[in-house]
Amino acid sequence: MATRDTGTEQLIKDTAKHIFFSEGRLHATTQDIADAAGVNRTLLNYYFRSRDTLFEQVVKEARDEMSDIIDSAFSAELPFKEKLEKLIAVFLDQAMKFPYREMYVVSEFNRSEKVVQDAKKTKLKTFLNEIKIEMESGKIKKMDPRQFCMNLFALMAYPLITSCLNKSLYSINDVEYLKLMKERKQLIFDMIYQ
Amino acid sequence: MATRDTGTEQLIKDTAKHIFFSEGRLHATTQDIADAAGVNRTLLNYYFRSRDTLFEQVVKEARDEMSDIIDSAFSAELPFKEKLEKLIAVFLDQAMKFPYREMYVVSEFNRSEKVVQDAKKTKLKTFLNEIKIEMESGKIKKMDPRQFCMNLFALMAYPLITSCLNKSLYSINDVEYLKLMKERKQLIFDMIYQ
DNA sequence: TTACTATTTAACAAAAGTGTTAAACATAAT
DNA sequence: ATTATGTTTAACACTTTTGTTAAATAGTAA
Repeated sequence: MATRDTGTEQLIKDTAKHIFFSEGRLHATTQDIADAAGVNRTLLNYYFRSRDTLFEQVVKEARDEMSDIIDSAFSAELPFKEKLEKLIAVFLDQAMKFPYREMYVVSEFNRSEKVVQDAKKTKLKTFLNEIKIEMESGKIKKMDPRQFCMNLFALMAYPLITSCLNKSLYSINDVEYLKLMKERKQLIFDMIYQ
Repeated sequence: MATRDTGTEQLIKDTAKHIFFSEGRLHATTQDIADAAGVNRTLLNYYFRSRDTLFEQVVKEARDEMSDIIDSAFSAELPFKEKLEKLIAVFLDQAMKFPYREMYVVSEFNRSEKVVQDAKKTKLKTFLNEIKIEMESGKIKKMDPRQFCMNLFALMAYPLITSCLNKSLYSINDVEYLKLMKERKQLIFDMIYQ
């Protein structure tokens, strides 16, 4: 049977993503999502059969989106320095849009005993090798390349995960916080690359 | 009425903390906690009246414990360098024990619109000032002291939050990961202090 | 117009989790 | 030995959330 695409299925997913990944409301119910999308709750079951299915789809897509971003930066045909700058810029832009997305993916990863695909690992290894080379040429402080990678992602992701707390701690508003986060693109690069 | 202390109330709290903060099982039910503690579920209601009460107590204690650790490092009568080393050592030790605790506190902070006490803010400001002085004396790369602080906590907390993912990504076991985390004490210090 | 698809409504069933109660049992303190 | 407290058991009520169904309505395409 031919199905008309009214975009509602996508709307539901996008709304769920927004609630989960932008607002960080991890415990939102199907009713919450339906309300936010402006549709009837029954429609969620109509399109996704169950909450779990919707949830899985959304998390899988989130994981893929993040994966794509990182992979495309990892595999870019660029000198290491530019590659690094690109990665930071793209990752931070995404993380500003969906500050809780990574946390979500990570916590789902914990629950489900998922394994990272070999293809990803290979790409990561290539990146780790490039880091090693850069270290040998003195462009990066010498250390375990894995530590370098952890540092990089820590510096990028953490301040966005904790944005709410930080805003309160430093008594700053959204606009100012956004400014701080934008400044971090250069700052992170300067911290890890000489 | 005189009450005998059998330690069971504490056992329940400790078990809850372990499940939440060490295992990262954010959605554990009262039954899960009772089972893990080896007691009857009814006892949770007996001691804490409701799940929420238990939950609040545990999160409040977690927040206080973290607060104490950070405050005691912030307020230590030590030169800045040693203060920093102490903070890193103590924070990482704690974070290794309870890798998800901070995440929990942060996500509860998001939900509850909690405000940071002024006393905390004052201590933080003092620390930020010390950072500024250290920057002026050239011991720390010049930047917004708040950025420095965010960097510091990012480098400390993030790799533990993502330990499960990292272990899979880098194909390493618990022992090796622990070794990496211990190495980070020196590594973080070296990254942010010259 | 007809037919088909999308969406809503309402009502209900089923499941999961939580809170309560009363009775029984265990055990340490007096 | 008695008493008070800690703990278990079982049963049940309540709430929240989810999943299902059938019928009604709206809208679009043929």
